[in-house]
Amino acid sequence: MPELPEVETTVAGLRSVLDGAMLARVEPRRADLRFPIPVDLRQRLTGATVTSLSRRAKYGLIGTDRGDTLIFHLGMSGRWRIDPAEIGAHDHLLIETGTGRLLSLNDPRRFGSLDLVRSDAWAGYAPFIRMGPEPLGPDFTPATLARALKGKATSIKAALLDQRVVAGLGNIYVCEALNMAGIAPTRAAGKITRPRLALLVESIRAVLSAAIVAGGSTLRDYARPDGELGYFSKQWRVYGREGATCPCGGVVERRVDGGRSTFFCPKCQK
DNA sequence: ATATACACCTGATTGC
DNA sequence: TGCAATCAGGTGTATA
Repeated sequence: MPELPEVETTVAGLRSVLDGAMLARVEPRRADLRFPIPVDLRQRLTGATVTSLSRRAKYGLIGTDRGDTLIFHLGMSGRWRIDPAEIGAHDHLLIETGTGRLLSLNDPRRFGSLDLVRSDAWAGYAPFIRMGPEPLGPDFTPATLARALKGKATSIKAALLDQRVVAGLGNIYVCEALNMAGIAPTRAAGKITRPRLALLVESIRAVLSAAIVAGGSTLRDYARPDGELGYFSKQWRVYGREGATCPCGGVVERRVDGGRSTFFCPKCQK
């Protein structure tokens, strides 16, 4: 379930095990995920100590005292497992710490990625170069969003999924934020009034923050062998709820564009 | 520049 | 019960 909030809580879970830890064993179990895994990844990380864990958009960053940063993306199905009971076909990277903790990057569909960059140059990592602001950061405001959307004829839903406009939103949270803001997903991105953009900014912040809190409340589950997580799904207003009742009393509809489902309420989203 | 389709993969669910 | 079709949280590339 990896959009921004899931990566955020994943990094928080990793931090509890990895922060300050020495990487005693680093074992890639295949040569590629979506892209090739650096061939020198094992050699560069083994014996290093983790000095930082952070997130940019949907990417997690693990920095070491050797000046390297491991960057991971979870794709559609990726997750980290902590102290798994057994290792299976989809455990693609194993990391054992100096204190005997075991981490596994598990990703059945292999849409995720693993890469290694020099820490002083991580901002130049290709996926980050044209990326928009962090939605929970100070650079995401009605003014900056208005600028990013100016003149865009594309739908607001497509625009918010564009990581160059704002970084870290995916299908779920775009649907949720548009519902919260009362904006129809099909509305032309460049034609939304400033007050409504302000409400959209607040809605995006609110839904992401609530999801992070919900993820955070299950953090102890990271220590569970199976690594299952509950996350935010019980709080969805529209996503995955076709035919159900919107908080406004309307009925949630589903439409498909570009092969992806959009859930919305035609009564309160205009 | 932008819009759409498609590609990459496996697994869970749905429908017959 | 079995099996095929459909769907899933992402994003890079090709094609118009």
